[in-house]
Amino acid sequence: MNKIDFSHLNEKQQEAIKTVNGPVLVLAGAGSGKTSVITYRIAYMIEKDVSPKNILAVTFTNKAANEMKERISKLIGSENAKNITVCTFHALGVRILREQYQKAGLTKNFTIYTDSDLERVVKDIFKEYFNKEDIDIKIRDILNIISEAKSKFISPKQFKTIANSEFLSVVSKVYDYYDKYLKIYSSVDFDDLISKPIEIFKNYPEVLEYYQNRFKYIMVDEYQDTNDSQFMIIDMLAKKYKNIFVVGDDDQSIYGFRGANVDNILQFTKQFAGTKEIKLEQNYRSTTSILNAANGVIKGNKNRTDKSLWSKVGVGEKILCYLIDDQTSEVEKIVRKIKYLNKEGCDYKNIAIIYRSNHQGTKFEEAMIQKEIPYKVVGDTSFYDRKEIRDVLSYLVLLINEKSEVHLKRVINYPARNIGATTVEKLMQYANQNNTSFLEALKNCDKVITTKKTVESILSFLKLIEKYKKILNDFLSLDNLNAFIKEINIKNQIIEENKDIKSGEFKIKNIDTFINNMYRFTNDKNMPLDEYLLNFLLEPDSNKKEEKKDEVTLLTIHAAKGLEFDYVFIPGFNEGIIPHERSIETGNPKDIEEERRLAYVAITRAKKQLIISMLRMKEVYGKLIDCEPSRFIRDIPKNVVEFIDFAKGQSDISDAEIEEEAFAKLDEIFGKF
DNA sequence: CCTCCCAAGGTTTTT
DNA sequence: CCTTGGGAGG
Repeated sequence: MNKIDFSHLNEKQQEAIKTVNGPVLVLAGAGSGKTSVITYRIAYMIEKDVSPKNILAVTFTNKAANEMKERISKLIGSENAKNITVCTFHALGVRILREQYQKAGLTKNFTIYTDSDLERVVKDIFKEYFNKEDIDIKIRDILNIISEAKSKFISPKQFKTIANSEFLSVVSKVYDYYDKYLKIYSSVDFDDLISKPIEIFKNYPEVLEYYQNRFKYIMVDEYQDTNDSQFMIIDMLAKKYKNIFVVGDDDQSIYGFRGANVDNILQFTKQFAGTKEIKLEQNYRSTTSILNAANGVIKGNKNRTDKSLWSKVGVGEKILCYLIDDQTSEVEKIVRKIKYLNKEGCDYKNIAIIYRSNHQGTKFEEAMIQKEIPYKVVGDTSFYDRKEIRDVLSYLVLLINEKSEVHLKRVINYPARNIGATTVEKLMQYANQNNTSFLEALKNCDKVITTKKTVESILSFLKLIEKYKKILNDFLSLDNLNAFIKEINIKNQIIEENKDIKSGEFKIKNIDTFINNMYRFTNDKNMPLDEYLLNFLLEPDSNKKEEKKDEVTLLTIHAAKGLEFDYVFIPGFNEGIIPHERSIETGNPKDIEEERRLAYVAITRAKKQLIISMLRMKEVYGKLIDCEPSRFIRDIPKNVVEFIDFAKGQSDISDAEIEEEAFAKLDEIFGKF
């Protein structure tokens, strides 16, 4: 391996890279080159003879993990790189549980339940144990509370003692059933992926020590977004050698809704004695105009450590701010600008549209297809949320973990095979009375079900699963997969359902795409079915091919964190969108602070130019309603912005006269600006 | 047990 | 707007 050249990095960065032992906290502002610091630090450690196997680098998103792996490979070669553990917290949890499943009371083939699965579970619990009309409660709220409790290590038992309202005592009961439910079916939720390993570490010190010795050098990216249990697992692992290196920026903490605790980064020096603290304040990414806008916005937050980002990149272009009538017009203007930028020599891959919520993306997607602009949507799982995909997926999960009740129930009578709701109800009762699983009840169905035909249907269903369980675990070939799809008869069912041929064909095509992607993915990595499914449930996006194409990127602010683009569009910069309606509603200033950080993250993604657009009307459930510009626009210094008024529908870009009008209009809206 | 039809409710953000 | 789920009829 060639000696690594660090000379292009600044003094602070080099200091961070070369401090290999002991706790290190790097407070890294947006665009200050923190990813470079992490990757170069790993290269440096390897140069200093640290074994790649002893390095663990934890990131927040799979995209970040993959990108980091790639950058490390480039630096030190793939041979060394492949022995380094670079993954998300959840993927780390899966890895540990795959190795230690018995100690967590799981079977080897445990299943991860995703959100929609868990909603189903809670719905079922309600049906089973509560009177429907009893309480008007949103399933989502319950799941959020349970998840919060889990991330704080509150067991169902403990929860019961602190449940001090009628609502919470209902939640407490649900939590109790929920917990038992997942256990019986050898399933885990996302929180379990962190908390179960912690439990194992607590109960089996020798296991903890094994992992401590394995991961002697730990690095955590985006540390400001860790929650309590994530802190705990890192803390345990780092206890022995104390080689813990964390990087983060409190201004970019945007996962509060998921229990992220900014104190983890703010208190790091106190939690780890002798911490070396390094601040990176030079920004290498954005123009001064963009930085001024970002600084202006983030200054509105009271609760933050004071930082001053600076850059040598130059003043650059002014920020464009479009005033636009509605979303249809917004999409049109932005797409037009993108075409223009491309004509002027900007590659599509250097352009991104970054929005607050996923649904904002769909309109852009349609326009991109229509105008034939290549694009990709990051983190959009809607394909995998499609019914036909989830159905096929359920069948596949059953081949691994046939106990998994949600999946079993989902497909036991789809396509219809004479096992209706009443039958399922009876079997459930049997399972409950005998304190056994739904699967066991199915096996013993002749004890409960009197209709001979139904019993036969159930038994032949079980046989089908058993048959392909053998075949596909044994040899995961495309032919075998297709044979399975054929035998479950799902395609014919879809054709039946969709007599208007078009959408039926579309659904069948989706299934084929899914199966083909899956086959290619497993085949490429030589991956067995069970591993693939865990992977998939953790990261549906990995199923897509990750090709570097010249495409415009569409993504949410959350997904955009850590990324950068020459030209960034932020559509819908309005009250109710960002800050989001839900965050305004609560009346909690903390929620607005998080929205402000989101705006900050979005703005700081831009390198050369930022284009913000504000709507006068937005669409809600198909209806147009008035909407105001985001409060955050006031905090962007006026001298770095050029307003362009499209609100009359006729105007064109960069017309001084219209710009004047735009200012006038904004004055009107804000009173004084 | 299956199927069709209408009403209601739903949108943050992610692993 | 569009998906889901409950209820009635076959």
